[in-house]
Amino acid sequence: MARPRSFDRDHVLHAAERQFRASGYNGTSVDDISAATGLGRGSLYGAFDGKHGVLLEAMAGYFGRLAQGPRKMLDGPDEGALERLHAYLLRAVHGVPLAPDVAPASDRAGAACFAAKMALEVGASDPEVKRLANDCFSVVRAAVAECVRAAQRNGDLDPDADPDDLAYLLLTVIRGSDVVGAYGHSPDRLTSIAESAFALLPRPRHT
Amino acid sequence: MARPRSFDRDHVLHAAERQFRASGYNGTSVDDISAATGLGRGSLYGAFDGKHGVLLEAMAGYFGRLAQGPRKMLDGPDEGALERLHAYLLRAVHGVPLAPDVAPASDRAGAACFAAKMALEVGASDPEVKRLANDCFSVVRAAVAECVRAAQRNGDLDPDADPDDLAYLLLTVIRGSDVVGAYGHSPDRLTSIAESAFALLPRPRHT
DNA sequence: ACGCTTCTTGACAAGTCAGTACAGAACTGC
DNA sequence: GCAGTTCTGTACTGACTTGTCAAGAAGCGT
Repeated sequence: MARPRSFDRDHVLHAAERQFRASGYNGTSVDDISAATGLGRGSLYGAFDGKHGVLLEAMAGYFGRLAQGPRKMLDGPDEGALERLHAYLLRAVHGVPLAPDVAPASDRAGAACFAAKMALEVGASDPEVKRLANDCFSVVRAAVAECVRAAQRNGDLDPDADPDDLAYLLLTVIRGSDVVGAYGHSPDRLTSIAESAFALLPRPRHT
Repeated sequence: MARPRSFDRDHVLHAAERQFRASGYNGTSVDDISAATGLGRGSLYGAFDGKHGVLLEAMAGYFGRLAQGPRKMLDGPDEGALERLHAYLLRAVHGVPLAPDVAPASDRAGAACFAAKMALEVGASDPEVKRLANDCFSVVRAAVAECVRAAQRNGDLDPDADPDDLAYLLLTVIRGSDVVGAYGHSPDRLTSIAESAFALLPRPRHT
């Protein structure tokens, strides 16, 4: 019937995401997006709905990828749940909350959670961004909480601890490492932060 | 000799900080700063050096205020160090890393650490902002580490734990609560995050 | 009271921004 | 091969941006 699109939508959104990450939302112009994606202005406005539309769709795409990561790494049998949580924590503080098969970003700053970055920059005045970011946080938190519960069932964590509280705390550590880690601290430091957090998780009291 | 300035420099910088907080760096125009501070364009360029200069000085002012808060709350005798740490944590996760005499901000989002916000938005391409933010983090971290050491000396924390590791971890929790707390979570949730973190601090093993 | 220096105000110019419109290209279906 | 539809690229517009400049106001010292 008509001419098909000559670009891959997801690929374009990913390129836009990188650009937003590097320069922030207000720091990137439509021309920047155009250059980063290779698309002309017209195509951008046709396929998405301008700059804001690109952001929302890029965040949605990020959410889609993000949602699978923790589940893949954390879901599973009760045995090994604590080890899975350990492995996930170590990855997540380095800004790689995705599945094990995606390579870590070369620079920690660029790897900071996209949702968190956008939420902090424009979330206060942009309810849609705020909501998308919250979705990102929730999906991670839910997966972590479930993994904590599994570890509790397996007797690896104190059953009296509130798994939701622990999940919130771990999520907070992960988000915090985006900020702390992005600027001035070595990967080793991030690793030791993750190890410290993990080591402090409440073990069952062996009576 | 000459006409003196008709405005209070610190007051202006504080107003600019609020504006930067609300709209981000790239999201606020010089006119916005002008409106927020009441200063005309010319005065802004005369007193500071344009928008970027205002940001740097506002961050420096923030640093100055920030640096005193943790010290005031955390420094002191070894007895009570753990309690001081507890009180500080509770305040800090609510975005009030300042001295006890400054009132908490009404909105958690606006209270997110100014340095962290700016660093995340423009730090990647702005070394000066990056450095200032790191200074802010360091001063808090050093005060926390010292307080941890005091608590260890007093026998309230496990002396085998690395105080610097703990300080990094706590700083990360505080920074993370800027992000987690700013969007969608209640103050109660933040309090419980702080309490969880505090409860997990390694107590001395009573043989 | 006067001159000097600095501050303040408003306006200005050059550049950039987002979004639109239009013309041409490309592909599908027949 | 042709018609129709959609995509693509570019040029354009109006608004907004930053930084500068010059003229007037305000205080200080004498």
